[in-house]
Formats: sequence, structure tokens, C-alpha cells
Amino acid sequence: MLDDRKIKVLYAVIDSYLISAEPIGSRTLSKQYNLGVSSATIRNEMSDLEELGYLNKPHTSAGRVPSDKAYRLYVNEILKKEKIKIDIEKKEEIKRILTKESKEIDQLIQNAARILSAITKYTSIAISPQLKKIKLKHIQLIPIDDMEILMVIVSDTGIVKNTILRVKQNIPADQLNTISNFLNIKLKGLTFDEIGKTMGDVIFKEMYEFKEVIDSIIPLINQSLKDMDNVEVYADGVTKIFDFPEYKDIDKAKAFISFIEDKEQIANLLLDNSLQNGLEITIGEENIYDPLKDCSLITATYKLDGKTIGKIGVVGPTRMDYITAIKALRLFSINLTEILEMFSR
Amino acid sequence: MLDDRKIKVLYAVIDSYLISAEPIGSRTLSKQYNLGVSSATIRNEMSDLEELGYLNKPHTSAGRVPSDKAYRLYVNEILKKEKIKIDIEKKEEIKRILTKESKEIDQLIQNAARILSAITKYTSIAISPQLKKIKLKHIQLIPIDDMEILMVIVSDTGIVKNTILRVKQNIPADQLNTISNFLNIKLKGLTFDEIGKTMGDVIFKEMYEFKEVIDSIIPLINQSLKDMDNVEVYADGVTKIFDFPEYKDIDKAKAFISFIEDKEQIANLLLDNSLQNGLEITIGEENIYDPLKDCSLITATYKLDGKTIGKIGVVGPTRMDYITAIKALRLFSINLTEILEMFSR
DNA sequence: TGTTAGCACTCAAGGCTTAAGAGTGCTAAC
DNA sequence: GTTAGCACTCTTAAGCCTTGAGTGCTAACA
Repeated sequence: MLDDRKIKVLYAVIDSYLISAEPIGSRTLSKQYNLGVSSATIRNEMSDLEELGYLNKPHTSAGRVPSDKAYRLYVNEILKKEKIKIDIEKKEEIKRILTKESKEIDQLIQNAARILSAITKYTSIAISPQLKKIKLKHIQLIPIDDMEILMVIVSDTGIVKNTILRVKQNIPADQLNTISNFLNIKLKGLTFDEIGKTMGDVIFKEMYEFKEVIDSIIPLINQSLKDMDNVEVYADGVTKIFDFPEYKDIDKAKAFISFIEDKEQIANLLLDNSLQNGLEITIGEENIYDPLKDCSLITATYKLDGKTIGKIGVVGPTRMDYITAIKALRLFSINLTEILEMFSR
Repeated sequence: MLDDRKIKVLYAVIDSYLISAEPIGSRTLSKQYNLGVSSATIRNEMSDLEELGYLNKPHTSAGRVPSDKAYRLYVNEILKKEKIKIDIEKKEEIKRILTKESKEIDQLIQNAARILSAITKYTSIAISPQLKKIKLKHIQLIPIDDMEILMVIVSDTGIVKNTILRVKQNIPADQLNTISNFLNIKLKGLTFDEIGKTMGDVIFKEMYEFKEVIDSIIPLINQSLKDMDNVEVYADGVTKIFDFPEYKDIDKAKAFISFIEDKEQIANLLLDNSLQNGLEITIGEENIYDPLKDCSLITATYKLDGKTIGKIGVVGPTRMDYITAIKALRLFSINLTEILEMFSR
């Protein structure tokens, strides 16, 4: 469908537009790119490419601009050719920094978002792991006051969460200890999902002697688990969007920043296609969310125990430097997975 | 120095500018405000006011605009006259919402920032309490793995912090328990400041039998305490700045948003004058930080045990609705203090 | 003496026109 | 099939003019 020369012309247009953000015409193209044919011929090819939907004209005499379809072709080709080898040295350097600066997982993801944005010059977004998929490593109930119990939960990824449970009667420390130990034995190694389901059954049958105490605690634990299931959303480099001429328009910039600031929406965005594995690129109109319809979103997942547990990505104009962005995301995907592996050991 | 009529004219200019954001001329002023004199007289008064530094002219034929000095006069007058009675009903409603939606202190401050921004239509910023000033309620060391100990710290405001300590040798659970109990007895009720100072002394003398174990833990605990001393910074409604015509300029908007996004800078800003008590208003050039030099910043403190432990504020154009903002901040100051009181009980 | 009307003057902003420049599409010749 | 040439299109920037809001000064008035 697209012969060799058409591809060449198309790539030249894309290349030029990635750099300049200006529509390009046949004559300029023939001067700047050594295509071996005259501007008139290029003109004809460009006309064909427009008809095929790969190029757009902002107006009659303005030169042409790549369409989403063109970027899609271009990106698919990049991915196919595996041009994108990550720089091992850079990877290791970033891994060092991340490991050094991050003591817990939330911090790790936040730092990753920060560095990713700094490297790519685009806005970065990320979600921290969904607890549902993470395994319990330790649970402990600690008496604080007469009516207050601190519940501490440690996951296998090193995440620690605590909730203060307010109970109606005083529960002696040794009872709490016994209960803690029991819960540990029964629940250790289960995901939070599984805990949610089995909790009721197990407890009521086997811990009859502490029934009264447990009755008052169990709903609180369940509630706490539910509360914990919020994924954290991080964004960094939001104002980088101002660097792109396509966002010189204040309303567009506002829409973009407002969108990124809305953590809930970003969570939905990143949880879409339910953490499907690997690298994902959504170009322009392919995006569901309106403010992203002239952006491209590139995301990568990170894993633990072979299971995808979170996502990190960059957002920029469709005219973005896909190669750099893809490289960076591959790199972070691998690094995060490796560091999480270390954390959980 | 300023006679009655000058004040009247000045206030009319301010009033008009607060609403319209446009420079106002003598004729328009005389038509819209019932000042009882002709535009020519107003013209003379405005000329005087300009000479005195209360009015500025954007250019020769553009009408006049209040200066920072004018706003300062205006604001001082507002504060003096105590015009600003807070709406008890509204206060209680917000208190209800805050109490309902906030389980821990960080969440409380974040929610407060969110609601404050929604009410005032300005960008809000806040810092969570500085741990230094907060008292320890409970500390517990929990064994997790062979080489890992979880340290949980509960403050009197209900803040819970944990750190995983990695130690070199396995420490038996009962030893950890003994140490925990000892630490609790010795440190309970002290502020983190005081703990940092006395820790070394107390421990080494009295816990000789666990010296070896403690030697390996103490530095880790100290480090953790230091790590914890980061105040959290929250901002909300950042994009509200786009609603003001003075920020239609993209570079100004970028500078503003970049500034607000820089949490460290905001922390410095709010920690300035070291949490001096009460309401504070900084107008335009009074601000130290460049991006705020045409903004006004209004902050209020919140307290615990009579001690100021944090700050919340709004940032807007100097042309801001001071009365609403001041009312809102008074209200949040009181509410946060009251809710913290509840939390710590 | 303070107030006011009147008038000349200033300046920004918006509208119009024009010219320049980049580009297209078509045609005819190579 | 490729290319040169040309008429045509459309945006952008510059220049010019007009309009309108506003100022400051002067002279007259109460």
C-alpha cells in the first residue's frame, strides 16, 4: 500500500515535525532531506499520503503535518525493529540513585516519576502498587491506650501501613499478642484479596475463646484493609507541558494541568486495561480522555513475583520523541521490577 | 495625611479593581460610585493619591490601579475593624466534613487544603505538623524477619510513622519487647526534639545488659527520627490561577505553578518567621519569593497544646478578595486546632 | 479657595489594508 | 513517471487609521 518512496517522504515529514512543530511543505522537505526527487514529485506523494490519511493540512497553503495514523505507523515500526536498546550504564546509574534515595515503595515510585520526567522532559505519572495483589508478611496489634489498638501491616514489598483501631473495651496486651500470632500464622503469605475473603470464616471457627474481643476487632480490620486499597498516584514535571508550542494556548494548558492534577482520573487512566502487561502507547485520538486527545501516553508496567502490580508513564504532545521515551520507560520498568525484587527479599 | 475624601476615592478604586481587574478612570469612578463630586475633582484626588504612592498608572491614559501600599492600608483597616465575623454555621459544617473524612492528621491537613481552595477559589497551601513539637505516645519494635525490625512510633496527635530497621544479627522477640517497654517508659511524653537530645545518655547508662543489641539499634532509630522530621506539604487548586486575567500570560502562569509545585520551596515559605502565631498577610512586593511578588499570601496557624504546629494559607493575585480569604482562614485555623484537640484525646 | 467644565493631548487596542512568504495543484513538456 | 512553471490560496506581520478611555491644565464659577 505504501511504497518505499512514500514511506521515506512520510518519515521525513514526521522527523521534521518532531523537531520543529511546524507544518512542512514539499519544497522545504526536498531541500532538507535528500530524497532524490524534486519538490513537485514530493508534492504528488504528499497529496497521496494525505488522501490515505497519513498527513493533514492545517490550511490550504500551510504545508503538512503527520496524522495520528502516521505516528501509529512510525511507532509500530520502531517497536518492531527493536531499535531501542537501553543503555546499560544509564540503567545502572538510575538504579543506584533510586535504590539510594528510596526506603519504601511509595517513595521509590515517586522518585522514579521524578527522575523519569527529568530525563524525558515530559510530564510523568505513576501509580503505586495495588495492595490487592501484594502478600501479607506480618500483622501486629499493639496496645496504645485503654481504648486504642494500633494495627500494623507489613507487606512483602516492604510497604507498611497502620491504622488506629478504637475499641469499646480494654483488651489485655497478652490477649492481643495471642491474637496477633494467630492472625500471622493464618494470614501470612495471602494477598489482601484473599484475606478479605477468608478472614471471616477462619477466625470465627478457630478462635472461639477470644470471640468477644475478635468480634469487636474484625470489622475494624476489614475496614482498614479496604481503606488501604487506595492506590497512590504520582505526577511530576507537570509544568513541562508549557515548553511545547502546542500548549501556548492558555486554555489547553489549563485543561491539561487540571487533568493531571486530578489524581482519581489519573488512577483510572492507568488502571485501564487492568494493568495489562508491558509497554503501551496511546496516540492522540486513541486516548479516551478528552484532554489527552492531542497527547501521546506511553506507559510501562512493573512487576513483583511475575505479577504486574503498577504502572509508570509519560505524557507529551503527539509530536513527542518516542524513541527516548520508550527507552526511558523500558529502563524504568526493568529497574523498578528489580528493585522491588530486592525490597521483598 | 489622607483626608476622608481621599480614603473614599481610594476605596472606590480598590473596590472597582477587585471586581473588574481593569484600571479605572475618574469619569467612570464618578459615575459608578456616588462620591458627590465631579470627575475633575476626583481626577485631582487621584493625582494626589498617585503622588502619595497609593495608586499606579499602567500608562498615561489608562486609568489607575491600587498599589501594594493601598492594599496594605485596606487590609490593615479590615483587620482593625474586625469586620470579619466568621459564620458559625459554616464553621460547624466544615468541621463536620473534615472530621468525617479525615482519619489521620496528614489526611486532615490535605482535606483542609482541598476545601479551603474550593471555598476561596484561590490556590491553597499547607504544611503538616512538624514532628519536633509533637509528643511521643508510644514506640514499639516488632520483629518481622531475621534481620528486620519494624519500628512503630505513635505521636499524641495520632500520627503513626514506621521504619524498617535492618540489623546485623537476629534479636530475639522477648529482648525487643523488653527494649520497647524500656523505651516507652523513658521516652513517653517527650517531644521528638527532646528525644533526639536525651536518647544517647539515658539508654547507655541504664540498659547495660542489652548494650550490644542497643548499640546496633540506636543509630538506626536516630536516623529514622531524623528522616521523619520532614514536614509534608500540600497544595490544592493550583490551576485556579488560570481564572485570573493577570495570569493570562503563559510565562507568569508557568512561573507560578512551578513555584507551587516545588514542595521544598513552599515548606520554606510556610516555615518562614518560624510559625509565628496567628494570621499573616503578605502583599505583593512584601513577598520574598519572586514568583509571589504580584501575589498576596494569607496564612493562618493551627495549634496543639497551645503550641503552633502547622500552617495553612491561600495564594492569589494582590487583587484578591481579602475579606472572604481572611474569614476562611480564621475558620480553618480554629477548626483544625479543635479537631487536633479531639484527635489527641 | 475649592470645585467644575472644557479642551487639547496621549496612548492602547482594534480594524483594515497591504505585502511577503510559504505552499498547493494543475498543466505541459521532458 | 518526473519535473518546471505558473496561477492561486492563505496566513502572518507590518503599517496605518480610528476610536475611546483617560489625563492634566486652564479658566470660570460659587
